[in-house]
Amino acid sequence: MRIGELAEQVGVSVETIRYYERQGLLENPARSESNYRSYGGEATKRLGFIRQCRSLGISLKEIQPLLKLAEAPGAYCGEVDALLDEHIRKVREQRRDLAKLERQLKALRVDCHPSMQVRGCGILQDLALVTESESRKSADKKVSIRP
Amino acid sequence: MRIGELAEQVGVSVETIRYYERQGLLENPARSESNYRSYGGEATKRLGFIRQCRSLGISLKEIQPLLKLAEAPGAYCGEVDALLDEHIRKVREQRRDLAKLERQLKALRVDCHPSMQVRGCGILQDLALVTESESRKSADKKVSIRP
DNA sequence: GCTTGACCCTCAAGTCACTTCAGGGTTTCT
DNA sequence: AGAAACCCTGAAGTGACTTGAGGGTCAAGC
Repeated sequence: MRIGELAEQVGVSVETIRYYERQGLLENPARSESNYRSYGGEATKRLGFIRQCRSLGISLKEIQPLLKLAEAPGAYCGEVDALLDEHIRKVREQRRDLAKLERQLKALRVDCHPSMQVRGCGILQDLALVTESESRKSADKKVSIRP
Repeated sequence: MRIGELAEQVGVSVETIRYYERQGLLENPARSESNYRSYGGEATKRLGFIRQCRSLGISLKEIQPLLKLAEAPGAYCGEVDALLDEHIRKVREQRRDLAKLERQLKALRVDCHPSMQVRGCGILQDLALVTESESRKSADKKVSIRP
């Protein structure tokens, strides 16, 4: 199987496969006479595993040891649990943050003045810029300015 | 005000300020004789605005025109609305994705075999690696179990 | 007067997970 | 035989910063 076929099977770009190889997540495959990469069924599984992990938001760095573990059937798999727990914690946190963010954005959204001019735009005011008159009184500290 | 003070006021690193300057989001500040950046109160506001936007997940590229808009009191602010609407849409989508992700991760998490060995680990099996041929072949390999 | 340490400066490179580009060679179809 | 579709390598680009190297400046304390 050549790289393009593998890519299509797993639903990933050719460049991504080569990238994973460079990163040491996929073994260097056999090569054809014309130096084309040549893969067996193993590669599909390994790449599928990686993609599955990535779709769960697991980083490449975290996938590395998972792959090792997955290939050592007698090993202790508590590490997998731990990694997942930590990951679930992170995802939960992200979700909380995003929920808060959505509330903030929605609160902003209703906040535009009917004039539809920046002058009266509550959004921009809430975002805390729009100089009212405070910049006028900017007491001039004399600092020598470089050319 | 020197860069360190500004950084502390706004709660951002000195490097980040210099980065924003390079990106053209902050104007080149005045310089002291010894070439130190010297900021007035304006900078605090502008930087605060940027940080507020960033905390809402708005990209630097999107902040650029917002800043321009915020400084042109007579302009039409419908663009701000549009940007926010689009952003809210994105955030909602991200939240849906993350919720799904959390369900998947939790489903995985309960799935480890009582032996706590990779051999029987449902998680890794669900992640779809552990080839049968491999498992059989290496069934006799004694793999040390982590404490 | 001299050292120490906390600041400040610039420029360059590193991070993550890819993607894109430049400049080729090979295979397959017509 | 020529074109399209595939493959190769190596390098650079993305975003939003962070880190590092290699310096200069300034106030306080000895």
